[in-house]
Amino acid sequence: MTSGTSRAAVDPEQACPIAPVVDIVFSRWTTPILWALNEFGRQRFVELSRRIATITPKVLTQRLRQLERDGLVVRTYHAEVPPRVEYEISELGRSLAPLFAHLAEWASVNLEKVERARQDHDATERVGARRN
Amino acid sequence: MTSGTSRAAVDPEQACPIAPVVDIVFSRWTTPILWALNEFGRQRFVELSRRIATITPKVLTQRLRQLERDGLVVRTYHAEVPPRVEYEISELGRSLAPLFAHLAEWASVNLEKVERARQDHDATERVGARRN
DNA sequence: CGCATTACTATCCTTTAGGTACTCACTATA
DNA sequence: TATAGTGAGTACCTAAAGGATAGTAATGCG
Repeated sequence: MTSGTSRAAVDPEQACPIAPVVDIVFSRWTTPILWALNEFGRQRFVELSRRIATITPKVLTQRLRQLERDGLVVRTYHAEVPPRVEYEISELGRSLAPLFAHLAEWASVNLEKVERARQDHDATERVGARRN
Repeated sequence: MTSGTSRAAVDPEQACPIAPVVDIVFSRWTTPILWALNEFGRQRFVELSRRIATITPKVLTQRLRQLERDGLVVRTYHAEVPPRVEYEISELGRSLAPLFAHLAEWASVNLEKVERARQDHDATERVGARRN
């Protein structure tokens, strides 16, 4: 298994086949955005920002541009005054729904285990310090 | 669907039920680490860092501590000289395997669509600019 | 004695994210 | 005519996270 001195050094993309898709789908703020667009349908910029609430317009713009470029979101601009821009999830974006469901399923089963692990860890930290 | 003037403003955790699990499982470098531990079994710090190659020791330490705290990884310290520390994936960590497989499956089907979307986007960018 | 080994820290620098204010083009209102 | 308001962002600055490089401790080996 461990190959002794031979270093099988590869870049993260090679070392982990899912790394590229993680970059696309799970970079910061993308899941709340995709979720909102999938759940509540086509929405305007302000609607999205109100729904997600803690995202700033700068970052929302950045993420939407990225999602548009990756083909997960479709942006429609209406040249009115004031301007109206609508975002909706694409078919490609919708194809992530089962994956997200799977993730939600894992969370419903295991999230509390993570919580418990954290509490245990923090507790033994306080008591027994870390003897390295 | 859209509820007019009522703003349903909630924090991202509320707006997107999978946000907490994304923070745990898909924060930077965690997937390559978990993948390596799952594929190649118990490993020492240097083995991991050689396998992932582009990660720096500082960040690898940070992420491993986080994964240990979350109960996804188990750390074993042997007080020898030079020291020997081994990391292995926990049962909870292994429970992510089907999810990762699902992600790999999605990637094998859709990753090239994303690539194509990017190329199309960049091409029309160069030509037609963006009429906002 | 000096070098190698391992599992990290320490320090510095760059990139990314977050906060707040402002613009643009026009329309409705005073 | 002057003013305020609107939606979709930008501009600018600070804070946090990530990355690069070097160093540390304890000991065996040549």
